[in-house]
Amino acid sequence: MTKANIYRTVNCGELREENIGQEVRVAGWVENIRDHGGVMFLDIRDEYGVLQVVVHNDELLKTVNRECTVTLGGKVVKRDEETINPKIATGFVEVHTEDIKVLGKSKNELPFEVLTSKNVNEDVRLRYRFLDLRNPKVHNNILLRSQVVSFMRSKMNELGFTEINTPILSNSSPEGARDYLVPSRKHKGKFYALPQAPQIFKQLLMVSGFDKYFQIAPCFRDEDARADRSPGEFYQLDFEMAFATQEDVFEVAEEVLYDIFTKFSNKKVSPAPFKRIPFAEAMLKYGTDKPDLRNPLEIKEISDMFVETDFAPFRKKCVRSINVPNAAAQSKKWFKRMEEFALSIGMKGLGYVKVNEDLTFDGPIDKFLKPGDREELISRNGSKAGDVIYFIADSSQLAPKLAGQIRTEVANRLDLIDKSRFELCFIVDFPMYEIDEDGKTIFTHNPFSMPQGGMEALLTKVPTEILAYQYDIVCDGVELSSGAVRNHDLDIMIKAFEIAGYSEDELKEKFKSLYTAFQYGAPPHAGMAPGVDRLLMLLTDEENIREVIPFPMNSNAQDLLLGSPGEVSEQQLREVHVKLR
RNA sequence: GGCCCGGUAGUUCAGCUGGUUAGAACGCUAGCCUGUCACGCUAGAGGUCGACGGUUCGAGCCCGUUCCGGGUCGCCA
Repeated sequence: MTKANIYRTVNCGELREENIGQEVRVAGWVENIRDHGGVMFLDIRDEYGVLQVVVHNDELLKTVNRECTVTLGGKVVKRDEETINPKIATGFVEVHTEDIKVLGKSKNELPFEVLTSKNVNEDVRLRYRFLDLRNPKVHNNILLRSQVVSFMRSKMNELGFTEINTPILSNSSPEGARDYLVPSRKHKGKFYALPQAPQIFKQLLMVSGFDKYFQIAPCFRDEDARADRSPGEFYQLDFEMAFATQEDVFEVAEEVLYDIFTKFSNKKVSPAPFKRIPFAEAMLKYGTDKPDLRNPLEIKEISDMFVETDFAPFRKKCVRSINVPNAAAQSKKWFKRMEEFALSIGMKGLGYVKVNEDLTFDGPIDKFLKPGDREELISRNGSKAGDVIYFIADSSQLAPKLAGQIRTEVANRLDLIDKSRFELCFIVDFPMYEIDEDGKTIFTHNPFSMPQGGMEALLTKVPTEILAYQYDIVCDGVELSSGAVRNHDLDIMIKAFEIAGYSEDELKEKFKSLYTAFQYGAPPHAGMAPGVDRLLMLLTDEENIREVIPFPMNSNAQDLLLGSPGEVSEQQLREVHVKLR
């Protein structure tokens, strides 16, 4: 309910038939003016809706143009049957006014039409973001964001979590993304850094005895943008639990995410427990560690069948197959387009066979198959007559990922993905270490994750075979979050870093705070941090993350409206001991 | 940093094989219109074709350089 004041007694969305006859005052933006000569219609918009206002005296509209703000007083009138507008909530009534006053003038030429701003070049939209945000389609994303954040907060409170703010001016972290640096005035030559995540602080909070922490935390990373990655800053629902296992964290995530997806979307949501898929299985079956489980296609391993083949591109390679049901009827052109796609992602070609009625094959790969191969392929892929089997062969590094891209592309082209549901899963058992191109053993993900099997695994296993209690949440091919059971045991941490080539002194120096804190009784702890922006993208079906951020930077990390990053004065630079060169 | 796509009116776009005065829609201005809701009709204004250089008798179009934007790879523990 609107509180009455000099500008308005009601808002633009609330008038209904029961208000007929009332004298009201409304305020808002002039969305449109329809001048019929003698009678004029104004659409007045505020956050709550649109209201039609009728004016009979054109003198009243001399200074009124589109997108100016006005206040007007008048009577609520029932619309004639044939003039009812069912498209708006206030469409049964209108306000007749003889008293309209401009509160905020607007230039008569707008940089774009508010109601269709989504079709406009993004840099123009961002330059006039305040206008863009008047568009209900854009506006509602931001309102939804507020509701989701508010729901998250109350849900986390309900589950016994304590919201704690951690510093924004912090210290540069030696691993991970590029930091945003802030020069110190009082300490010449030294810098603060904006946190890439509150990781260290939340672990310190665990050592401090806060049992369940959360924060809707801004995170800052100076890396290049993507459609689903905002440059600069983004928000995470960051949480951490003491004396907790991986499953304890999953239960919280399942409850919070399931409730958010069901409450704020009409789509069907996969119920808890979400599937747990080991990393290795995801890479094989889906060719990615962020699989879209709405895609019914599965990748199969068939390398062993082609060790001795005459077909050189398959011989001793990593070979994977994908069975595509009922695709044999696709046109020549369709297969050609798929091959073109394969070439565009760096494949040398894309082999396939069509499965005939008698379970013989047609297609370019058939002539390289040995007796028994056809039966074996049909059995491994679950193929039937009319299906197509695609072959993807490359190094063991590349083939799984290429197969994953083919899987996604085929499903998109054949429209096999059911867009009416959300499929959530946990990817678990990430490897602790991998070998980089120089042959060095490095941490795959988070150096603070607890290795599965603890100290014994570190002492006895080949590093690349050690798994970590490290996990991701994935929804429909979007990585929502990663998290881990943390390594709270200093001895295990020292050993884990040693394997990655760090001495204890280096560990002590790089992660001094945790190294010190863990000497005074750290609880086992675990957590994760689902991304708020990505969550909103999924809920709103937006393909660009900037659609769910009120004032996003463009992909070149600039705010064109405020002009940031901007220059600063010589004086300011001197004070922080910075010299440009 | 690499690759792909784009930049023409305020906005969204078209522009043929290089050829007369660069077009459309929406928006804007003026006029007409008493029931529209994407109102309608008539007329009009509005352009450094991103910039620079080149080829050519002639460039929005071809070539080179460069700037800007979007996507993507690298990057994002």
